[in-house]
Order: sequence, then structure tokens, then C-alpha cells
Amino acid sequence: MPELPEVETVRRRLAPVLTGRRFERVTIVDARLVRPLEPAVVAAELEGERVTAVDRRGKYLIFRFESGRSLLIHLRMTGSLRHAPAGMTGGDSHVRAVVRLDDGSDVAYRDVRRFGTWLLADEHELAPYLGQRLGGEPLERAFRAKRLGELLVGRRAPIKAALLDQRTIAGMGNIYADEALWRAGIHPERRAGDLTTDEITALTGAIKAALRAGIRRQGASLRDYAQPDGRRGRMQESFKVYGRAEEPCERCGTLIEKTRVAGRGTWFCPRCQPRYATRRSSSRPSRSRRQSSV
DNA sequence: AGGTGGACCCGAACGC
DNA sequence: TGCGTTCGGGTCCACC
Repeated sequence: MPELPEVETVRRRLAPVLTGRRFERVTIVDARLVRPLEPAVVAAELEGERVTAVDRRGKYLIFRFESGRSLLIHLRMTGSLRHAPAGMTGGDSHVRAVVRLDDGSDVAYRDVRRFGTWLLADEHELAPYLGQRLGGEPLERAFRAKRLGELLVGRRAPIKAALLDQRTIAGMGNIYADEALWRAGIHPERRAGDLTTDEITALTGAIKAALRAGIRRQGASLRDYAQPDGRRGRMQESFKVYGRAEEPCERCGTLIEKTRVAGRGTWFCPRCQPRYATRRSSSRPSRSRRQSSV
């Protein structure tokens, strides 16, 4: 599942091969990709555009064009992009769109479950579109504990749900949310607004560390995700808790448990991530001394 | 207002 | 063996 580290890896691989290239021929096979617009219309609009930059915001990939317009790609769950010599991607029934570049190579978009979207945005549309959906970038220096704390104040949702909310932190998904909570030693069902300042500080660092670990290993290839050259990422080999139910926690040996939080499969270490804070460790004013018992 | 849960998808894993 | 059922997950949206 492409989250920030996977999308960032794709961005880093595509930027050098796309920058300066012109979209010569665009084929959109699956109408879902660009609906409610007509695939042929969008394809025609894209043809002739020249790429000036490949950016990322949250889980969105952004192809910026000379014209000022941008193509906003969201991979959702099973989307992937493949860069290869022209014609190499034929015969794959899951390819939903192909862009022929002016150097004779193809960028093919593949998506088994067809959740992914392509949006061609005008210059003035991009910032409002993203701003409405996304909070800050967790790997930017501006993302500090103070800021995260402000975003969590008063929130009654489980901390995991808050992390999955893209307006809290852009780019976190199910995998890295679990990984970050384990690193910070915070139970996924703790009320977001009840975390102490120390916990928020730990969580801020844990989020950055979990995401950076994912980028360093070129993302996690569980099933469909692969880099544009077809290679798999290796982060799945380094998960601390995600998908590891009944395996020992590497920190304390306790068996990892699986539960469900905010409608998502959730893995955690019951010892490293206690449901109730075992000691008060902060000056952060809390509205009640006890955690509510569920 | 803010949180929750279903819909959208479809291949894989599971159950009988 | 084969069929039907369940699962999962990012985002949007209806609902409470």
C-alpha cells in the first residue's frame, strides 16, 4: 500500500527520467481513472505537455508541466508506475494508462483494484485542492512536537485514527501509523487528546523515524507496490509490528497482538504500548487524571 | 463538529 | 477440487 515512503520512492525514481520530457502520446484505458471526465479528452489535454518537475505532497504524486498545469496522481491501494522502453508493458491486463515520452520510453500506470485517480489540475487549482485535504509534511523541519500537540488537543478519536487523518499529517497510512506508534510506545487506542507532551514528543520523532526507514528501504512491497524499474522495496523485511501477530516484539519479546482500530487492522506490542499510561510524566494539563476505561 | 462506518474495487486467502 | 465468503485498505460521504 503506497504511503508517503512508497510515493516518495516513486517520485525520486521518476524525477530524473521525466523532467524535461514531453508527453507524446497518452492512452487512458480505464475510464474510472479520470472520471467524471472522458478519458480521450484528458489524454488529449496531456499530450504535448512538458514536465518541469516531479513533486510529492502527502500520498499524491505531482507531475508539474511547463504550461503551469499539473497531473495529480494518487495510487490509493494498488496503483504503481512503471518506466520502461516503449511497448514493454503491453499484455498486462492491469495497466490502466500509458504515457509515451519523447525519448521513446513509456510510463505505464498499473492498478489492480482501480481505486487510483489522475487529476489534471490548472495552476490555480492545485494548492486549494491539496490544502483542503492535507495537513503538513511530517518530514519537514516545521513539523515539530508543538505543532502535532496543537493538532491533537481535544481530539477524542484514538491516536491511530488521528494519524490516519491526512489533515493531521499528510502521508501516514496504516502501516507507518502502527510502526510509529510502536516506536513511540503508545497504544493505538489511546485518546489522541490525552497524550502527554512527552508522548507527543516521542511520537513526533517516531513518525519521522518510521517514514525515513521506509524511504531508506525504497518502500514496502507487500503485493503490488514496486519501484518504477520493477524492483521491490525492502521495508516489509523491517516491520516492527505491522503484519507480525504472534511474533515476539524485538524490544521486549512479548508477542505482538492484532486488533482493529478505526476500522483498520492494527498491530502493537501489549507491553511496550500499554493501553493505560503507567505513570504521569508531563506538565501537559490533562482534563482528567485517569484514562477512561473502555 | 467531529468521529465512525459503508462504498468503491478485486485478488488472495480461507472455509466447507 | 471447487465454489462461495471474507478480508483489506485510502478516501469520500452519509450518518449520528
